[in-house]
Amino acid sequence: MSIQKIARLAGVSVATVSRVLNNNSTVKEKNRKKVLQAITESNYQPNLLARQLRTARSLMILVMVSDISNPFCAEVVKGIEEEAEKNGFRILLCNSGSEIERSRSSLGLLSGKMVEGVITMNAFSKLPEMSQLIRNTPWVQCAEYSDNGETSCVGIDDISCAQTVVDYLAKAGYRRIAMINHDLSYNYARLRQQGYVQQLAQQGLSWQAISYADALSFSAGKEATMRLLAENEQPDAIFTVSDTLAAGVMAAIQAAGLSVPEDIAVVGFDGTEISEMFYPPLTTLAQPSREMGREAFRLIQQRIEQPEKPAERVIMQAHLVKRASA
Amino acid sequence: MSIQKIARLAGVSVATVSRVLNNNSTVKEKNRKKVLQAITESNYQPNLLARQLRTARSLMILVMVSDISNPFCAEVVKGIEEEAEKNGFRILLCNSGSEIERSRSSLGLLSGKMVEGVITMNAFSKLPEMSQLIRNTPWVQCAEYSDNGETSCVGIDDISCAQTVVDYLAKAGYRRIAMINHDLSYNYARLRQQGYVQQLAQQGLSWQAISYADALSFSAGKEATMRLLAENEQPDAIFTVSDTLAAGVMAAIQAAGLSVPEDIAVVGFDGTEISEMFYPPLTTLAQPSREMGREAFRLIQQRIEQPEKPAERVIMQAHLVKRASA
DNA sequence: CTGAAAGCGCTTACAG
DNA sequence: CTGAAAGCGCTTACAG
Repeated sequence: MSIQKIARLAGVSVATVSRVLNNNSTVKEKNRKKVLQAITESNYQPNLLARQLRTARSLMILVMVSDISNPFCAEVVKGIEEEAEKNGFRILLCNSGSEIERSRSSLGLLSGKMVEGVITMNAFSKLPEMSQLIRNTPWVQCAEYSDNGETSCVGIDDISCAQTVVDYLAKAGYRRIAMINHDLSYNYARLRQQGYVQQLAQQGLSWQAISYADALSFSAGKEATMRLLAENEQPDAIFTVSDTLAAGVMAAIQAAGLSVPEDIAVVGFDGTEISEMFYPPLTTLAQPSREMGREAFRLIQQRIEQPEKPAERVIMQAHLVKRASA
Repeated sequence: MSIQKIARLAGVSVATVSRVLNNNSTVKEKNRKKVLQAITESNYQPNLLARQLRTARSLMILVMVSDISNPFCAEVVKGIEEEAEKNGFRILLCNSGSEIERSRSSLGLLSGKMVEGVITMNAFSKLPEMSQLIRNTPWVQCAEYSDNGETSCVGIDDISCAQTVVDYLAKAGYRRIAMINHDLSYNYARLRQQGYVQQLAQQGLSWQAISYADALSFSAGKEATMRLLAENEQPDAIFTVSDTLAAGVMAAIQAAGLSVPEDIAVVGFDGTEISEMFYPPLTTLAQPSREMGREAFRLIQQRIEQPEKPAERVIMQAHLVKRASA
C-alpha cells in the first residue's frame, strides 16, 4: 500500500496525497475528502523509511544506558521518553552495558541516519572514545560530567552533594564516616569522593575509609562493605554512592550481626523508589532523575534544531531525603 | 557522503560499491581494495534508511512494556536485547504505560515499516484492541497469555506456580493464607488467583482473603495490605504476585507493629534481584525472566522469517526460591 | 566480474 | 490549487 495507490483511488496525483498527509498548504476541500476516504478505506499508513529518507529527518534519538535495571537509569529514561513524546520524537534504547563494542554497533544508527542525536550516560573515561564514534552528531551526556566542548550535559553538583551528606552525618554525631564508592572511571565517583574528603576535613574528622564496589549491584555493595568491616577500626556511618549499593551495604551490616542505624548508619544516593522499600527505609541523596531525563531531551532537541548554538551544561538541584537509616 | 561519492572516488560503479558493502558475489580483489580504501578515507557510513527502504527489511523490532522501572520487565527486556543482538537485530523500546494512545502511536512504527515485528507485555484485556492495531505483522506476547491464534507467546504456568506457593505455605503450617493480587484485567492475575483458590481447597483450608493492588508499586502493595490487615481476622501468611508489591506488603506489616515472618509470612513473585535486597530477604516464585526475553525474541524472529509456520505457545519453568520471609 | 538502469515510497520546488 | 518530475541513497535483476 503506497501513496501511488491512494492517488489512483482518489483520482488525484501523489503530490496531492502527500499534501493531505502533511496537512500542508491548501488542498481543495473536495480533494482532501476524496484522499482521506481512500486512506481510510485502504487503511493506508505512510512508509516512514521513505519519508525519513526524503526529508532527512527521523524524529528519533538514541538513548544509551549502561544498565536499564538500575532504577536510577530507568527513571531518567522515563523522563527522556516523556519529553520526547511531547515533542514528537521517539527514542531508541540501547542497553550498552560497559562494552564499547556494543556502543559502537549502536552508534551505527547515528551515522546511518536512523537517529538524529544521542543521549548517553557513559563513564567519563569512555567519553574520548565515544567522541570519536559520534563525531559531530548532536550529543548530550546525562548524569555524568563531560568536558568536551561540543557536548551538552545535565547533572548535579556532585561535590556539594557529597558534602551535604557528610555534613549531615557529622552533625548527627557520627565520627567514623566511611564511603563506598563506584570505580573512579566515573567522574561523578571522583567528584563525590572529593566532596567527601573535603567535608571530613571541614568537620575536623580525620578518620577516613573508602571501599570501591566494582558494579552498582547489591552483591558488589555487600562485598565492598565486608571488606570495610574486616578492617581494624569499624565505621559508625557509611555513605554510599547509589541506593542499589546501599541495599548490599545494609545486608552486609546485618549479616555481621550489627544493626542499622544503631551500630552503623547508612546513607544512599539517587533517591530511587527502592530506597523506601528497604528496612530500615534509606536516607538518601535524591537526584531529580525524571527531570534530568526531561532536561537531557530538551538539550538534545536544541542541539538538533539549533546546532549553531553552543553546548550547554545544566546543573540540577538534588536534596537529602531523611529516613530511618541515618 | 553517499555511495555515489565512494564510487567516484574508487573509480567504479555504485553497484560495485554496494557489492563490496554487502560482501556479496565476487568483486575483483583490486576493485574491492579501491572501494575499501575510499570508504575508510572518507569515513563513509551507509544510509540505513535508504538500505531498509530498498530491501524492505529494518532488522528492528519494537518492544512495548508497561513499565520499564519494574525490575521484572527490565530483566525481560535485557533478555530480548541479548538475543536480538546475537541475531543482528536491534530493539526499539517503548514504555507504553497503560495508555492505549501511546501504544497506538508506537505501533505507527510497525505500519510505517520501521520495525519488522513487536513484542508486547500487555494486559490480556487490551489484546483485542492491540490486535486491531497490529493487524498481521509478526507479534509475540510475553509474560502474559494470549489466546489469539496469530500471536505467539511465552510465559509460565501461572496456575501451578500459585499452587506451588500455597502448597509450600500450607505445609509450613500457615492456615490463614491471604493473596494480594494485581487487577484482573491481567490474565496472569486471574490464573494465579485460580491456582490460589484451588490449592487452598486442596489443602482443606477454608480461610481465604484477596486484596487487589491497583499497580505493581510499593505504595499500592502497602495500601492493599493495610486494607487486608484492617479486617477482623488477620492472615498468618500473604502471597503476592510481584516482588515490588511484596516490598509494600512487608512495609505495611512492619508499620502495623508486626514482624515478618513471625507474625505474617510473605511470599513474592518474579524472583527479581530486589527480592534479596529486602529485610528479611524475600521468599519468591522466580520466573526465568532473562530466558523468557530470549525466547520471546526467538519466537518473533521465527514469525518474521517463517510467517507460514503457526504461532507457538512456550511455557517456561519457574521455581520457588526460599528465603527468610516465609 | 561489472555497469546502466529501474525502483523502493516518499516530498518538494517548479510550472501552470 | 494541482500535477509532472526530480531526487533522497540504496540494491538488484539484467545484459554484457
